[in-house]
Amino acid sequence: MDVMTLPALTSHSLADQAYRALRAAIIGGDLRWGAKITERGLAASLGVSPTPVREALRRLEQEQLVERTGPRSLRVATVSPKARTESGIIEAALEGVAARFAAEKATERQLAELERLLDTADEAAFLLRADRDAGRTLNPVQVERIFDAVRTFHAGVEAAADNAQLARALEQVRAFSRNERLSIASAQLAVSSPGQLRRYGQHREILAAVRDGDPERAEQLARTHAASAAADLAGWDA
Amino acid sequence: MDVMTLPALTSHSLADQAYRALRAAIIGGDLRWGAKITERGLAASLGVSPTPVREALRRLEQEQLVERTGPRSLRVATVSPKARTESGIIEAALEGVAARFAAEKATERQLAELERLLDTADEAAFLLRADRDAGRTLNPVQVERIFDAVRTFHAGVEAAADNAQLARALEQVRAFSRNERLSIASAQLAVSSPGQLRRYGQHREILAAVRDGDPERAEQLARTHAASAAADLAGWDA
DNA sequence: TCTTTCTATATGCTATAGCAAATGGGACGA
DNA sequence: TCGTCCCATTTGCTATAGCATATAGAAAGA
Repeated sequence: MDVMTLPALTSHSLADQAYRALRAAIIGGDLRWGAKITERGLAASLGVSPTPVREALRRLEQEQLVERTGPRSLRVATVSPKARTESGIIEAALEGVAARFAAEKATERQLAELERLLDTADEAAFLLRADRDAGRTLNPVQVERIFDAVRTFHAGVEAAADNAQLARALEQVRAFSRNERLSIASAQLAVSSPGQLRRYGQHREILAAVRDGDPERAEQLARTHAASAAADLAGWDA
Repeated sequence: MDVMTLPALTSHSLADQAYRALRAAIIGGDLRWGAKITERGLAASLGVSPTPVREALRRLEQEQLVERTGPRSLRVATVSPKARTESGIIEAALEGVAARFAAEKATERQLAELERLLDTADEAAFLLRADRDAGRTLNPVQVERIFDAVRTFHAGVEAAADNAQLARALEQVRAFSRNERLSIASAQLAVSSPGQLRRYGQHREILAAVRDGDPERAEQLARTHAASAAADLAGWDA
């Protein structure tokens, strides 16, 4: 038998589903930081027995998305400013490494895709600037569009780096240092804050370095870029 | 009540014990790569029911120390050369970050401890060199001593960096890219291979940069140092 | 000798029951 | 009003049973 499509090894066990659901709920903000959780309570909410929920909680605990307050009590992890700063440092370093290897290994097709994404983002940014200059409220569709394009750009750089372990490490650290709420807020500010605007422009510079095959410069730019974004985020919750 | 000592929150649940035992067995080589494992089998070996073992296996699976070969079968993860190389890249980058922050934040006491460790290692290295020059077999006690000192040195740099997330990320990636067997072999070669000898000398350079408070240089040296070691390890299993 | 088919067994997954211990609120006392 | 003690309830942890399905080896055929 020849392999035509990947076997889709997605285990659909209840434990897996519970894990994904809880993780998404925590990162997405539906389960707020510090919220008390119980195995039986979550099991009832999800409509399953406590066993698979327990398994999911263990995995989340390993990711530090769930923490213990005592021997018999759990809660959604609270992220201290210090922890957020620490994660930001790591994230920046890893993004730098991703850009470095993207510069070494990116294919022409990948480069074209990255360029297309930035064009899309620029287009949305242009429309948003028009909104702002005319005193209109920002079009949420375009806000979402620019946000998605930028996020996909970063994902594309990681993909071009072709390092599965790196992608995995980045996903871990991101889940911890960021949540969707903050990211969306960040995107909404992207067209107004001068600092954010400058940072937005850096995407083009990173891509240029990647395209030129200049790993040193690509790493330097991407790392500074990510560190700056992380520093801003860190300043938001005093 | 005032806090005198930390409460020692070490949960002694069977699931935790099973996790630690299995993790140590995998990293230490007692459970070899690719070995088939079953919940019931391990449970019998450990003398507990399958439930806590299952929990441990899930956590190990999350760390990629255990992998699935099919919907109903597990084995100790096999580490491909590619994965090892990828992890080595990440490890090097993170060790560089650790050295950078150590250079920024290390206390005098920490610097003295790092120096003491390198003195200890040098002492052992001197004795081993004497063994070699005299044609004697290397004294295993001194081999162990130099190995421990170097390992503790790296741990000390991480501690000086004072970044819990970084330490955690490093532990993850190390468990994946390295095992004790290889490390010990590496230490045994430390006094004979020219490349290893040169690398051994880099510890002093890293410490000097840290002591001088030169983050840029410290990061550069530590990263190169770790990358070189990882590259050697990667070449050992064709 | 190699491939395929089939079936008995083994295995992972889920639910449930029960235990020992922590938790939290209320009663009592200062 | 505040702090301490106490007990009923809750909660995490473990063991066990059973189910559906994957697995591996034997048997049959090429």
